[in-house]
Amino acid sequence: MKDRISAYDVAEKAGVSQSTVSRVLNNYPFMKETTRQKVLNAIEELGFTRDEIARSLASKKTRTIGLILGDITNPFFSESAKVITRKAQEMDYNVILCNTNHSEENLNKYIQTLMGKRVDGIIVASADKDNQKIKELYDQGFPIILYNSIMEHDQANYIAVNNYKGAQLAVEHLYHFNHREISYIAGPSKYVTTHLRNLGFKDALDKYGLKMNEKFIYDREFSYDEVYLFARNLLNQQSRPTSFFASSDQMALAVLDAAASEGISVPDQLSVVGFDDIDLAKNQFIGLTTITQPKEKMAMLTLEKLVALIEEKEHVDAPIQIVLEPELISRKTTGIYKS
Amino acid sequence: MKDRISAYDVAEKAGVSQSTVSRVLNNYPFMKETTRQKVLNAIEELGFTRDEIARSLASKKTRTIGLILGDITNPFFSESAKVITRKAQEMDYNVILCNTNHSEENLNKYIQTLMGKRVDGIIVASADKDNQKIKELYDQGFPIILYNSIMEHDQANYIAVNNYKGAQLAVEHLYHFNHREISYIAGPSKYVTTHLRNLGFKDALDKYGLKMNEKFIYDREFSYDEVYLFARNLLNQQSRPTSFFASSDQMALAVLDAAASEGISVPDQLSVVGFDDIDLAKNQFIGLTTITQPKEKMAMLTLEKLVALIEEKEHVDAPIQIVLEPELISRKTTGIYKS
DNA sequence: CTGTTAGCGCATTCAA
DNA sequence: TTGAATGCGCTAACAG
Repeated sequence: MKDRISAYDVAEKAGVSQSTVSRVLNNYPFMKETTRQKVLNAIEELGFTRDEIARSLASKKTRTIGLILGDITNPFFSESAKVITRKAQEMDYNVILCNTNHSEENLNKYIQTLMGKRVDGIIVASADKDNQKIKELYDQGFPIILYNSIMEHDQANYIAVNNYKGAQLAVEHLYHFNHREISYIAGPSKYVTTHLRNLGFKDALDKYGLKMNEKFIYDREFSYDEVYLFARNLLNQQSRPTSFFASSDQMALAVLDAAASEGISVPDQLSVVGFDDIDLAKNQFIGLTTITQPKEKMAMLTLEKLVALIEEKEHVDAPIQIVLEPELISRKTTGIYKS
Repeated sequence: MKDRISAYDVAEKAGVSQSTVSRVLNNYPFMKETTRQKVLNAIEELGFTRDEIARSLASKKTRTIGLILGDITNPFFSESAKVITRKAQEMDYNVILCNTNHSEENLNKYIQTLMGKRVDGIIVASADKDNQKIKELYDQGFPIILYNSIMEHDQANYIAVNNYKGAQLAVEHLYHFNHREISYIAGPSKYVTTHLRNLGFKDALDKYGLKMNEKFIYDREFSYDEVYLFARNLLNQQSRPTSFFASSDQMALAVLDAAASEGISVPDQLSVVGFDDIDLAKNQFIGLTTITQPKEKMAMLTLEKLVALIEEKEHVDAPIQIVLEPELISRKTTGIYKS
C-alpha cells in the first residue's frame, strides 16, 4: 500500500500551510474564497481524506459511540440497532457494535475497550443490575444511557418501557382467557428488566389469586435451546401449563417451537404471550400475542439524548430517565382456555 | 470529567520513563521483573487505561475492522454478525457496524468513513456488482473481503456459497413435488449474489422444460412490505403460482405472511422455499424449507482470513476465493402439489 | 534492561 | 485572512 496523503501534501500542492488545509476541512468561515478553492482542488486532485484517528487525538473527540447489546440475533436488539445506526449516520456518528451474549464479564470487558477507544458515549442495551463499571461512568459524568433497562442511581440515564406493567398486562390477558396455569419464561433476575417483569408477574398472580408453581418458572439464562428443552419437558408432564408468558418474543418462539415438536396446537391447546413485539410477531403466519415496546421511538430517543449529552455537556440538566408505557397486542397465539 | 491519566503519570508514579510504561503495556519481554511490577502497581493504583487512539496514530494500526451489512434485521446478517463479532473479540479486534439498507450510496459512504477511521480491514456482506470503491481497495491491496458475494477481479477476496447451484436445488425440489408454476422472489440482479441465483433459477427452469412467467418474478429491491404485497396480489389472481422460491428466508417469511393473510394454507395449498437457513427456519412452528448456507463456517473463515490479510500482508499469496456448497433442507413449507 | 528522542496527522492557539 | 509552532498520548528506533 502506498503512503497515505496527508494534509501537508495538500498544503504543498495548494501552496498554503497545513493549518489552512485544516481550516477548509473544518469549514472555518473567515477565509478568502480563492484560497479555499485552491485547497479544495488540491484535495480533489490528490484524493485526500483526512485521518480521523489523528483528528480524534488532537480534538479529543471520536464521533463514535459504543452500542452494547445482549444478543444481536434477538430481533428486539437488531431492530433497535438498525434504528440507532441509521440515526447515528444521520448525525454523523459511527457505531462500534458489541455483543455480550448476556455475559457480564463481556459487558465489562467491552466497556473497558470502548473507553480505551475513546468513544464519545455508550448505549448499553443489556445491563446487569448494579453493574459497577456503569455506575463509575455515571459518577464521572461520562455520556452513557441504558436502553431498555433502568438503574437506581441519582445520575443514571435510561430509556425503558414499564416492564412491571408489561408483565401484568400479559397475566391479565391470560387470566381473562381463563388460563390459571401459567408458565413463565422469566430469565435471570440479575437484569433489571427481567427483575421488574418478574415482580410484575408475581404481583399479577397475587392480584388474581393464582398460586405460583415454581416448576413452571424458568429463571436461568436466556438461551433458545435451554428454553426449548424446558418448555418441551413441561409440556410432557401430566399437569402441564395451559399457557406460557415469555419474557421476550425470542423465547416465545422457542416455546412455540417446543409445542410444535410435541404436536400441541396453538392456541387451541396452548396459549403463548411474548414480550417486545418484534417485527416477526406481526407476521400473520405466526401472529404472536405480545407486549409492545415502542422500539423505534425508544431507539431514536436514546441516540438523540446521548448525542445531546455528548455535545452539550455544559447544561447537564436532570438525568435522563424516561419510562414509556407498554401495551398488549392480542394476535393468534392466545385463545380462551376450555377445560 | 476529570483529566485522563496518561502513561506519563504512571511513569512518574512508578519512577520510570514513559517508554518503560509503554513496554510493559506491550509485554516487552526483556525487562527486570521488579520494574515491571512497579509499573503494574502504578497502573493499578491510578486506574490507567491506555489511549487506543494515540496508540493507533503512532502504530498505524487500529485493531478495528468494518463490517458492512445490507440489513441487520435480516437474521442471515445478524447471525453472521454475531459470529464475526465473537470471533473478532477473541482475536482482539473491534467491529464498527454499518448498515446500508441495501443502498449503494450508503455502501460507498460507509467505505469512505471506515477508511477515514483507518480500520485495518473491511468485510462487505452486501456488495453491489462491480462496485468501484471496492475495486479500488483491491487494487491498493487493502484488506477487504466480500462475504456472501463474489466479484470478478483478479485480486478479489470473497467467501460465498454457490448461489447458482442453490437456486437450482430449490427449483429441482419444487419440480419433484410436481410444482410447475413457480413464483420467484428474486431481488434486484445488481447484487452478484442475487444475480447468480437468478441465473440458476432460469437455467433450472430450462432444464425441466418450464416456461418462465414474468409476472411471477419479483425483481425489485428487497423490502418485506413490497414482497408481502407482491405475493398477496399474486395469490389473489385467477392463475396463481402453486409455489414460491424466495431468494432469502426473510422474504420467504413475507410470502408466508401474505399466504396467511389470504387464508391459504401451507404446504397444502402453497409451497414455499427460502434461502439462507436462518435459525428461525428450524423452528418447528414454522419449519421453512430452505437452502442452507454454512453461515457459521463462512463467517469464521471470513474473519480469520481477513485478520490473516491484515497481519501478514507480506505473503499475500493468491487472493482468497472460496465458494462453499449449498444444500436443500426440506421441512414443512413444501409439499407435493395435487392438481 | 531502560531512557531519550522523534514522529504519527491532525487541531488549535498565537502572531502577523 | 493566514502561517508557525505546539501538543494530543502513544510507538519505535537508537543509544547507553
